[in-house]
Amino acid sequence: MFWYTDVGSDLFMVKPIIFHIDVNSAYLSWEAAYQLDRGSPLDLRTIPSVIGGNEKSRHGIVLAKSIPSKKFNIQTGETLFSARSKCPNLVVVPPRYNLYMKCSKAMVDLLRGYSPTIQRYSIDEVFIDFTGSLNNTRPVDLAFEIKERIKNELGFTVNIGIGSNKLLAKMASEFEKPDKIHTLFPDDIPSKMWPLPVSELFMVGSATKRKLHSRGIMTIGELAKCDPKYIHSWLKSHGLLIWNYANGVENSVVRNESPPIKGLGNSTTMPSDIIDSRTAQMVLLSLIENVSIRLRESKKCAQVISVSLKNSDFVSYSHQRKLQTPTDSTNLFYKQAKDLFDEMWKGEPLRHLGVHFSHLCSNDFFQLSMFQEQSEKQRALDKTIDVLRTKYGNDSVVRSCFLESGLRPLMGGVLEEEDYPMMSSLL
DNA sequence: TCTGGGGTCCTAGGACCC
DNA sequence: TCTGGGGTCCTAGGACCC
Repeated sequence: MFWYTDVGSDLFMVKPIIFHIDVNSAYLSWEAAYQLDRGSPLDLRTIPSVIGGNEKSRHGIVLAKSIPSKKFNIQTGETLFSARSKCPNLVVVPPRYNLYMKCSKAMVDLLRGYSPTIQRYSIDEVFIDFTGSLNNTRPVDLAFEIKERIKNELGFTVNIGIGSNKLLAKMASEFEKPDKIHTLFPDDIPSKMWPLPVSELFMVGSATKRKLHSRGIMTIGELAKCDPKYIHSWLKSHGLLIWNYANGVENSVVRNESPPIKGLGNSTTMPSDIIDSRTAQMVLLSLIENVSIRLRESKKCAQVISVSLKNSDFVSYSHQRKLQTPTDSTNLFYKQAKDLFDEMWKGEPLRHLGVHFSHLCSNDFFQLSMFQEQSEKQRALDKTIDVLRTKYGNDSVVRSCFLESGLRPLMGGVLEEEDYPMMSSLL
Protein backbone atom coordinates (compact mmCIF):
# COMPACT_ATOMS: atom_id res chain seq x y z
CA MET A 1 0.00 0.00 0.00
CA PHE A 2 3.04 2.30 -0.08
CA TRP A 3 5.13 3.85 -2.78
CA TYR A 4 8.87 3.97 -2.52
CA THR A 5 10.52 6.93 -4.16
CA ASP A 6 14.21 7.06 -4.73
CA VAL A 7 15.38 10.59 -4.03
CA GLY A 8 19.11 10.95 -4.30
CA SER A 9 20.64 8.12 -2.33
CA ASP A 10 17.89 7.97 0.29
CA LEU A 11 14.87 5.73 0.10
CA PHE A 12 11.75 7.51 1.31
CA MET A 13 8.49 5.81 2.06
CA VAL A 14 5.67 7.96 0.70
CA LYS A 15 2.19 7.31 1.95
CA PRO A 16 -0.43 7.75 -0.79
CA ILE A 17 -2.87 10.52 0.09
CA ILE A 18 -6.00 10.89 -2.00
CA PHE A 19 -8.80 13.37 -1.29
CA HIS A 20 -12.37 12.91 -2.46
CA ILE A 21 -14.36 16.12 -2.28
CA ASP A 22 -18.13 15.77 -2.51
CA VAL A 23 -20.60 18.66 -2.43
CA ASN A 24 -23.29 17.94 0.15
CA SER A 25 -26.71 17.61 -1.57
CA ALA A 26 -25.13 19.41 -4.50
CA TYR A 27 -28.09 20.73 -6.52
CA LEU A 28 -29.96 21.63 -3.38
CA SER A 29 -26.99 23.30 -1.71
CA TRP A 30 -26.25 25.31 -4.80
CA GLU A 31 -29.85 26.40 -5.12
CA ALA A 32 -29.93 27.33 -1.43
CA ALA A 33 -26.71 29.33 -1.68
CA TYR A 34 -28.06 31.07 -4.77
CA GLN A 35 -31.34 31.99 -3.11
CA LEU A 36 -29.56 33.34 -0.02
CA ASP A 37 -27.27 35.33 -2.27
CA ARG A 38 -30.36 36.80 -3.97
CA GLY A 39 -31.69 37.97 -0.61
CA SER A 40 -34.01 35.11 0.32
CA PRO A 41 -34.52 34.86 4.07
CA LEU A 42 -34.93 31.08 3.84
CA ASP A 43 -32.16 28.49 3.62
CA LEU A 44 -33.56 25.47 1.77
CA ARG A 45 -30.97 23.27 3.47
CA THR A 46 -32.67 23.79 6.83
CA ILE A 47 -36.14 22.59 5.80
CA PRO A 48 -37.54 19.49 4.08
CA SER A 49 -36.94 20.42 0.45
CA VAL A 50 -35.93 18.85 -2.84
CA ILE A 51 -34.85 19.83 -6.30
CA GLY A 52 -37.40 18.23 -8.60
CA GLY A 53 -38.30 18.11 -12.26
CA ASN A 54 -41.53 19.28 -13.83
CA GLU A 55 -44.39 16.90 -13.16
CA LYS A 56 -46.60 18.29 -15.91
CA SER A 57 -44.02 17.28 -18.48
CA ARG A 58 -43.56 13.92 -16.71
CA HIS A 59 -40.13 14.74 -15.37
CA GLY A 60 -41.33 14.72 -11.79
CA ILE A 61 -38.62 12.99 -9.81
CA VAL A 62 -36.39 13.99 -6.88
CA LEU A 63 -33.01 15.13 -8.18
CA ALA A 64 -31.55 16.19 -4.83
CA LYS A 65 -32.83 16.35 -1.27
CA SER A 66 -32.06 18.40 1.83
CA ILE A 67 -30.88 16.68 4.96
CA PRO A 68 -34.14 17.46 6.83
CA SER A 69 -36.06 15.75 4.01
CA LYS A 70 -34.07 12.56 4.63
CA LYS A 71 -35.93 12.19 7.92
CA PHE A 72 -39.05 11.56 5.85
CA ASN A 73 -37.24 8.77 4.01
CA ILE A 74 -37.34 10.69 0.75
CA GLN A 75 -35.05 9.10 -1.83
CA THR A 76 -33.27 10.59 -4.79
CA GLY A 77 -34.96 9.36 -7.95
CA GLU A 78 -38.37 8.75 -6.46
CA THR A 79 -41.41 10.54 -7.81
CA LEU A 80 -42.37 13.91 -6.40
CA PHE A 81 -45.83 12.43 -5.93
CA SER A 82 -44.40 9.81 -3.60
CA ALA A 83 -42.08 12.28 -1.88
CA ARG A 84 -44.99 14.60 -1.13
CA SER A 85 -47.04 11.74 0.21
CA LYS A 86 -44.25 11.15 2.75
CA CYS A 87 -43.92 14.85 3.55
CA PRO A 88 -46.93 17.01 2.57
CA ASN A 89 -45.11 20.28 3.32
CA LEU A 90 -42.15 19.40 1.14
CA VAL A 91 -40.74 22.39 -0.74
CA VAL A 92 -40.01 21.51 -4.37
CA VAL A 93 -37.69 23.72 -6.40
CA PRO A 94 -37.06 23.29 -10.14
CA PRO A 95 -33.47 22.62 -11.28
CA ARG A 96 -31.14 25.26 -12.75
CA TYR A 97 -28.45 23.31 -14.54
CA ASN A 98 -26.57 26.41 -15.70
CA LEU A 99 -26.16 27.49 -12.10
CA TYR A 100 -24.90 24.04 -11.10
CA MET A 101 -22.30 24.02 -13.82
CA LYS A 102 -21.06 27.43 -12.72
CA CYS A 103 -20.90 26.38 -9.08
CA SER A 104 -19.04 23.22 -10.02
CA LYS A 105 -16.54 25.19 -12.07
CA ALA A 106 -16.03 27.70 -9.26
CA MET A 107 -15.15 24.86 -6.89
CA VAL A 108 -12.74 23.25 -9.34
CA ASP A 109 -11.07 26.61 -9.96
CA LEU A 110 -10.57 27.04 -6.23
CA LEU A 111 -9.16 23.52 -5.92
CA ARG A 112 -6.70 24.03 -8.75
CA GLY A 113 -4.88 26.36 -6.40
CA TYR A 114 -4.00 23.30 -4.31
CA SER A 115 -2.91 20.76 -6.86
CA PRO A 116 -2.54 20.41 -10.60
CA THR A 117 -3.67 16.80 -10.32
CA ILE A 118 -7.45 17.03 -10.12
CA GLN A 119 -9.94 14.57 -11.46
CA ARG A 120 -13.43 15.85 -12.00
CA TYR A 121 -15.44 12.73 -11.34
CA SER A 122 -18.87 14.30 -11.73
CA ILE A 123 -20.49 17.70 -11.50
CA ASP A 124 -20.12 17.65 -7.72
CA GLU A 125 -17.23 15.25 -7.04
CA VAL A 126 -13.51 15.69 -7.37
CA PHE A 127 -10.45 13.54 -6.61
CA ILE A 128 -7.10 15.12 -5.78
CA ASP A 129 -3.82 13.27 -5.36
CA PHE A 130 -1.67 14.85 -2.65
CA THR A 131 0.80 11.98 -2.50
CA GLY A 132 4.26 13.30 -1.76
CA SER A 133 3.22 16.96 -1.98
CA LEU A 134 2.11 17.73 1.56
CA ASN A 135 5.53 18.33 3.09
CA ASN A 136 4.78 18.67 6.79
CA THR A 137 1.11 19.54 6.50
CA ARG A 138 -1.27 17.03 8.03
CA PRO A 139 -3.86 15.84 5.47
CA VAL A 140 -6.77 16.66 7.79
CA ASP A 141 -5.46 20.19 8.29
CA LEU A 142 -5.31 20.76 4.58
CA ALA A 143 -8.77 19.24 4.15
CA PHE A 144 -10.11 21.56 6.82
CA GLU A 145 -8.66 24.60 5.09
CA ILE A 146 -10.16 23.55 1.75
CA LYS A 147 -13.55 22.80 3.25
CA GLU A 148 -13.67 26.16 5.07
CA ARG A 149 -12.60 28.09 2.02
CA ILE A 150 -15.31 26.52 -0.12
CA LYS A 151 -17.87 27.25 2.57
CA ASN A 152 -16.77 30.86 3.11
CA GLU A 153 -15.96 31.83 -0.45
CA LEU A 154 -18.56 29.86 -2.40
CA GLY A 155 -21.34 29.43 0.14
CA PHE A 156 -21.80 25.66 0.18
CA THR A 157 -20.44 22.78 2.24
CA VAL A 158 -18.53 19.70 1.17
CA ASN A 159 -17.48 16.42 2.69
CA ILE A 160 -13.84 15.47 2.22
CA GLY A 161 -12.77 11.86 2.38
CA ILE A 162 -9.07 11.08 2.79
CA GLY A 163 -7.66 7.68 1.97
CA SER A 164 -4.80 5.83 0.40
CA ASN A 165 -6.68 5.26 -2.86
CA LYS A 166 -9.69 6.66 -4.66
CA LEU A 167 -12.08 3.99 -3.42
CA LEU A 168 -11.22 4.54 0.25
CA ALA A 169 -11.34 8.32 -0.17
CA LYS A 170 -14.75 8.08 -1.80
CA MET A 171 -16.10 5.73 0.83
CA ALA A 172 -14.76 8.06 3.53
CA SER A 173 -16.51 11.09 2.09
CA GLU A 174 -19.83 9.25 2.44
CA PHE A 175 -19.54 8.64 6.17
CA GLU A 176 -21.22 11.44 8.10
CA LYS A 177 -22.64 14.52 6.41
CA PRO A 178 -22.61 17.45 5.96
CA ASP A 179 -19.49 19.60 6.26
CA LYS A 180 -17.29 16.77 7.58
CA ILE A 181 -13.83 15.33 7.03
CA HIS A 182 -13.19 11.60 7.38
CA THR A 183 -10.16 9.41 6.86
CA LEU A 184 -10.12 5.79 5.74
CA PHE A 185 -6.77 4.05 5.57
CA PRO A 186 -6.17 0.31 5.24
CA ASP A 187 -5.87 -0.14 9.02
CA ASP A 188 -9.30 1.49 9.49
CA ILE A 189 -11.12 -0.79 7.06
CA PRO A 190 -12.27 -3.42 9.60
CA SER A 191 -13.62 -0.86 12.04
CA LYS A 192 -14.94 1.84 9.70
CA MET A 193 -16.01 0.05 6.53
CA TRP A 194 -16.71 -3.61 7.23
CA PRO A 195 -19.68 -3.07 9.57
CA LEU A 196 -21.55 -1.07 6.88
CA PRO A 197 -24.42 -2.59 4.86
CA VAL A 198 -23.03 -4.13 1.68
CA SER A 199 -25.22 -1.81 -0.40
CA GLU A 200 -23.12 1.14 0.77
CA LEU A 201 -20.10 -0.20 -1.06
CA PHE A 202 -19.31 1.66 -4.25
CA MET A 203 -20.52 -0.39 -7.26
CA VAL A 204 -23.01 -2.43 -5.26
CA GLY A 205 -26.36 -1.30 -6.61
CA SER A 206 -29.82 -2.69 -6.04
CA ALA A 207 -29.38 -5.76 -8.27
CA THR A 208 -26.11 -6.84 -6.67
CA LYS A 209 -27.44 -6.07 -3.21
CA ARG A 210 -30.33 -8.43 -3.88
CA LYS A 211 -28.01 -11.19 -5.07
CA LEU A 212 -25.63 -10.79 -2.12
CA HIS A 213 -28.50 -10.75 0.37
CA SER A 214 -29.93 -13.91 -1.19
CA ARG A 215 -26.76 -15.71 -0.13
CA GLY A 216 -26.56 -14.16 3.31
CA ILE A 217 -23.96 -11.49 2.60
CA MET A 218 -25.27 -8.44 4.41
CA THR A 219 -22.22 -6.33 5.27
CA ILE A 220 -19.14 -5.15 3.44
CA GLY A 221 -17.06 -7.21 5.89
CA GLU A 222 -18.95 -10.40 5.02
CA LEU A 223 -18.26 -9.78 1.36
CA ALA A 224 -14.61 -9.05 2.11
CA LYS A 225 -14.20 -12.38 3.89
CA CYS A 226 -15.73 -14.46 1.10
CA ASP A 227 -13.56 -16.64 -1.08
CA PRO A 228 -12.76 -14.48 -4.12
CA LYS A 229 -12.91 -17.55 -6.38
CA TYR A 230 -16.47 -18.16 -5.21
CA ILE A 231 -17.50 -14.54 -5.81
CA HIS A 232 -15.77 -14.52 -9.17
CA SER A 233 -17.43 -17.66 -10.44
CA TRP A 234 -20.78 -16.39 -9.21
CA LEU A 235 -20.76 -12.69 -10.14
CA LYS A 236 -18.03 -12.71 -12.81
CA SER A 237 -15.71 -9.75 -13.16
CA HIS A 238 -18.06 -7.42 -11.32
CA GLY A 239 -17.95 -9.81 -8.37
CA LEU A 240 -14.18 -9.70 -8.25
CA LEU A 241 -14.31 -5.91 -8.48
CA ILE A 242 -16.58 -5.49 -5.48
CA TRP A 243 -14.67 -8.16 -3.52
CA ASN A 244 -11.51 -6.11 -4.04
CA TYR A 245 -13.36 -2.93 -3.10
CA ALA A 246 -14.67 -4.59 0.06
CA ASN A 247 -11.04 -5.24 0.96
CA GLY A 248 -10.03 -1.67 0.12
CA VAL A 249 -8.10 -2.75 -2.97
CA GLU A 250 -8.21 -0.23 -5.80
CA ASN A 251 -5.34 1.34 -7.69
CA SER A 252 -6.62 3.63 -10.44
CA VAL A 253 -4.77 6.89 -10.84
CA VAL A 254 -6.15 10.37 -10.28
CA ARG A 255 -6.17 11.61 -13.82
CA ASN A 256 -6.17 15.18 -14.98
CA GLU A 257 -7.67 14.76 -18.39
CA SER A 258 -10.99 13.21 -19.12
CA PRO A 259 -10.69 10.00 -21.12
CA PRO A 260 -11.82 10.09 -24.76
CA ILE A 261 -15.57 9.93 -25.14
CA LYS A 262 -16.87 6.48 -26.13
CA GLY A 263 -20.39 7.34 -27.14
CA LEU A 264 -22.98 10.04 -26.85
CA GLY A 265 -26.71 10.28 -26.97
CA ASN A 266 -29.82 12.16 -26.08
CA SER A 267 -33.17 10.93 -24.94
CA THR A 268 -36.38 12.49 -23.83
CA THR A 269 -39.61 11.67 -22.08
CA MET A 270 -42.51 13.30 -23.87
CA PRO A 271 -45.18 15.28 -21.99
CA SER A 272 -47.73 12.85 -23.46
CA ASP A 273 -47.41 9.50 -25.18
CA ILE A 274 -46.54 9.35 -28.85
CA ILE A 275 -49.04 7.30 -30.82
CA ASP A 276 -48.11 7.97 -34.45
CA SER A 277 -44.91 7.30 -36.30
CA ARG A 278 -44.78 10.75 -37.87
CA THR A 279 -44.43 12.39 -34.47
CA ALA A 280 -41.96 9.74 -33.37
CA GLN A 281 -39.85 10.44 -36.44
CA MET A 282 -39.81 14.15 -35.73
CA VAL A 283 -38.72 13.55 -32.15
CA LEU A 284 -35.97 11.28 -33.42
CA LEU A 285 -34.86 13.96 -35.87
CA SER A 286 -34.85 16.53 -33.12
CA LEU A 287 -32.73 14.28 -30.88
CA ILE A 288 -30.39 13.44 -33.73
CA GLU A 289 -29.88 17.11 -34.56
CA ASN A 290 -28.76 17.64 -30.99
CA VAL A 291 -26.46 14.62 -30.73
CA SER A 292 -24.91 15.17 -34.14
CA ILE A 293 -24.10 18.77 -33.26
CA ARG A 294 -22.27 17.50 -30.17
CA LEU A 295 -20.61 14.80 -32.26
CA ARG A 296 -19.30 17.34 -34.77
CA GLU A 297 -18.28 19.69 -31.97
CA SER A 298 -16.07 16.94 -30.59
CA LYS A 299 -14.67 16.34 -34.10
CA LYS A 300 -15.87 12.74 -34.17
CA CYS A 301 -17.76 10.44 -36.47
CA ALA A 302 -19.88 7.52 -35.29
CA GLN A 303 -20.31 4.11 -36.88
CA VAL A 304 -23.08 2.71 -34.71
CA ILE A 305 -26.46 4.30 -34.14
CA SER A 306 -28.94 3.02 -31.62
CA VAL A 307 -32.57 3.99 -31.18
CA SER A 308 -34.22 3.20 -27.87
CA LEU A 309 -37.76 3.61 -26.73
CA LYS A 310 -39.84 3.17 -23.62
CA ASN A 311 -43.52 2.46 -23.95
CA SER A 312 -46.39 3.50 -21.72
CA ASP A 313 -45.89 0.32 -19.67
CA PHE A 314 -42.32 1.45 -18.94
CA VAL A 315 -40.90 -1.39 -20.99
CA SER A 316 -37.74 -0.35 -22.81
CA TYR A 317 -36.09 -1.84 -25.84
CA SER A 318 -33.54 -0.78 -28.36
CA HIS A 319 -32.29 -1.50 -31.83
CA GLN A 320 -28.89 -0.63 -33.21
CA ARG A 321 -27.04 -0.80 -36.48
CA LYS A 322 -23.45 -0.62 -37.53
CA LEU A 323 -22.99 1.55 -40.59
CA GLN A 324 -20.71 0.65 -43.47
CA THR A 325 -18.68 3.77 -42.81
CA PRO A 326 -18.53 6.21 -39.91
CA THR A 327 -20.37 9.48 -40.45
CA ASP A 328 -21.29 12.73 -38.74
CA SER A 329 -24.15 13.62 -41.05
CA THR A 330 -27.46 14.51 -39.46
CA ASN A 331 -29.36 13.31 -42.52
CA LEU A 332 -27.62 9.95 -42.74
CA PHE A 333 -28.23 9.31 -39.05
CA TYR A 334 -31.85 10.27 -39.46
CA LYS A 335 -32.35 7.88 -42.37
CA GLN A 336 -30.93 5.03 -40.28
CA ALA A 337 -32.92 6.00 -37.21
CA LYS A 338 -36.18 5.95 -39.14
CA ASP A 339 -35.43 2.44 -40.40
CA LEU A 340 -34.44 1.22 -36.96
CA PHE A 341 -37.58 2.68 -35.45
CA ASP A 342 -39.88 1.16 -38.08
CA GLU A 343 -38.28 -2.26 -37.65
CA MET A 344 -38.67 -2.14 -33.88
CA TRP A 345 -41.83 -0.28 -32.97
CA LYS A 346 -44.77 -2.53 -32.16
CA GLY A 347 -47.29 0.31 -32.43
CA GLU A 348 -47.94 0.81 -28.73
CA PRO A 349 -47.96 4.29 -27.10
CA LEU A 350 -44.46 5.60 -26.40
CA ARG A 351 -43.42 7.85 -23.54
CA HIS A 352 -39.69 8.05 -24.19
CA LEU A 353 -37.38 8.05 -27.20
CA GLY A 354 -33.60 8.02 -27.32
CA VAL A 355 -30.77 8.11 -29.82
CA HIS A 356 -27.22 7.03 -29.11
CA PHE A 357 -24.06 7.08 -31.22
CA SER A 358 -21.09 4.84 -30.52
CA HIS A 359 -17.99 3.33 -32.14
CA LEU A 360 -16.62 6.84 -32.48
CA CYS A 361 -13.60 7.74 -34.52
CA SER A 362 -11.89 10.94 -35.52
CA ASN A 363 -13.61 12.95 -38.24
CA ASP A 364 -10.22 13.62 -39.77
CA PHE A 365 -10.77 14.70 -43.36
CA PHE A 366 -8.31 12.28 -44.94
CA GLN A 367 -10.00 9.28 -43.41
CA LEU A 368 -13.43 10.51 -44.35
CA SER A 369 -12.64 11.38 -47.92
CA MET A 370 -11.63 7.77 -48.47
CA PHE A 371 -14.96 6.17 -47.86
CA GLN A 372 -17.56 8.66 -46.80
CA GLU A 373 -20.62 8.32 -48.97
CA GLN A 374 -22.16 11.60 -47.93
CA SER A 375 -21.61 14.39 -50.36
CA GLU A 376 -19.41 17.34 -49.66
CA LYS A 377 -22.55 19.46 -50.00
CA GLN A 378 -24.12 17.67 -47.05
CA ARG A 379 -21.07 18.18 -44.88
CA ALA A 380 -20.92 21.83 -45.80
CA LEU A 381 -24.60 22.26 -44.97
CA ASP A 382 -24.27 20.62 -41.54
CA LYS A 383 -21.25 22.76 -40.86
CA THR A 384 -22.95 25.98 -41.94
CA ILE A 385 -25.96 25.28 -39.77
CA ASP A 386 -23.69 24.51 -36.80
CA VAL A 387 -21.95 27.85 -37.28
CA LEU A 388 -25.23 29.75 -37.53
CA ARG A 389 -26.62 28.06 -34.43
CA THR A 390 -23.46 28.77 -32.47
CA LYS A 391 -23.55 32.39 -33.55
CA TYR A 392 -27.25 33.23 -33.43
CA GLY A 393 -28.67 30.54 -31.18
CA ASN A 394 -30.28 27.18 -31.78
CA ASP A 395 -33.55 28.80 -32.87
CA SER A 396 -31.87 30.60 -35.75
CA VAL A 397 -32.06 27.58 -38.05
CA VAL A 398 -35.05 25.28 -37.68
CA ARG A 399 -36.27 22.54 -39.99
CA SER A 400 -39.54 23.61 -41.51
CA CYS A 401 -41.31 20.43 -40.39
CA PHE A 402 -41.07 21.63 -36.80
CA LEU A 403 -42.62 25.04 -37.43
CA GLU A 404 -46.27 24.18 -36.79
CA SER A 405 -45.64 20.93 -34.96
CA GLY A 406 -45.53 22.05 -31.35
CA LEU A 407 -42.32 20.04 -31.00
CA ARG A 408 -38.99 21.52 -30.08
CA PRO A 409 -36.55 21.22 -32.98
CA LEU A 410 -33.60 20.30 -30.74
CA MET A 411 -34.62 17.92 -28.00
CA GLY A 412 -32.67 16.13 -25.34
CA GLY A 413 -30.20 17.28 -22.78
CA VAL A 414 -30.96 19.85 -20.17
CA LEU A 415 -33.56 22.41 -21.03
CA GLU A 416 -32.49 25.73 -22.38
CA GLU A 417 -32.72 28.24 -19.58
CA GLU A 418 -33.09 31.95 -19.66
CA ASP A 419 -30.17 33.86 -18.23
CA TYR A 420 -30.37 35.01 -14.63
CA PRO A 421 -28.19 37.11 -12.37
CA MET A 422 -25.19 35.18 -11.17
CA MET A 423 -24.19 34.74 -7.56
CA SER A 424 -22.05 37.58 -6.35
CA SER A 425 -19.69 35.15 -4.69
CA LEU A 426 -18.91 33.43 -7.97
CA LEU A 427 -18.23 36.51 -10.03
C1' DT B 1 -49.99 15.54 -11.93
C1' DC B 2 -46.60 8.60 -11.17
C1' DT B 3 -41.69 6.84 -12.33
C1' DG B 4 -35.12 11.92 -15.85
C1' DG B 5 -31.04 12.01 -18.52
C1' DG B 6 -26.14 11.18 -19.66
C1' DG B 7 -22.61 8.19 -19.33
C1' DT B 8 -19.37 3.38 -18.96
C1' DC B 9 -18.73 -1.41 -18.83
C1' DC B 10 -19.99 -6.32 -19.09
C1' DT B 11 -22.35 -10.57 -20.68
C1' DA B 12 -25.01 -13.77 -23.42
C1' DG B 13 -26.09 -15.68 -27.60
C1' DG B 14 -25.92 -16.10 -32.55
C1' DA B 15 -23.36 -15.65 -36.95
C1' DC B 16 -19.41 -16.63 -39.14
C1' DC B 17 -14.69 -18.18 -40.05
C1' DC B 18 -10.90 -21.38 -39.88
C1' DT C 1 -25.43 -39.45 -36.93
C1' DC C 2 -23.22 -40.28 -31.86
C1' DT C 3 -22.65 -33.66 -34.39
C1' DG C 4 -15.02 -30.03 -32.63
C1' DG C 5 -13.85 -25.85 -30.81
C1' DG C 6 -11.61 -21.45 -30.60
C1' DG C 7 -11.82 -16.71 -31.97
C1' DT C 8 -14.11 -12.47 -33.45
C1' DC C 9 -17.88 -9.62 -34.53
C1' DC C 10 -22.46 -8.10 -33.81
C1' DT C 11 -26.72 -7.06 -31.19
C1' DA C 12 -29.64 -6.68 -27.11
C1' DG C 13 -30.02 -6.05 -22.55
C1' DG C 14 -28.67 -5.06 -17.97
C1' DA C 15 -25.59 -3.46 -14.32
C1' DC C 16 -23.44 0.53 -12.23
C1' DC C 17 -22.36 5.62 -11.49
C1' DC C 18 -23.70 10.76 -11.05
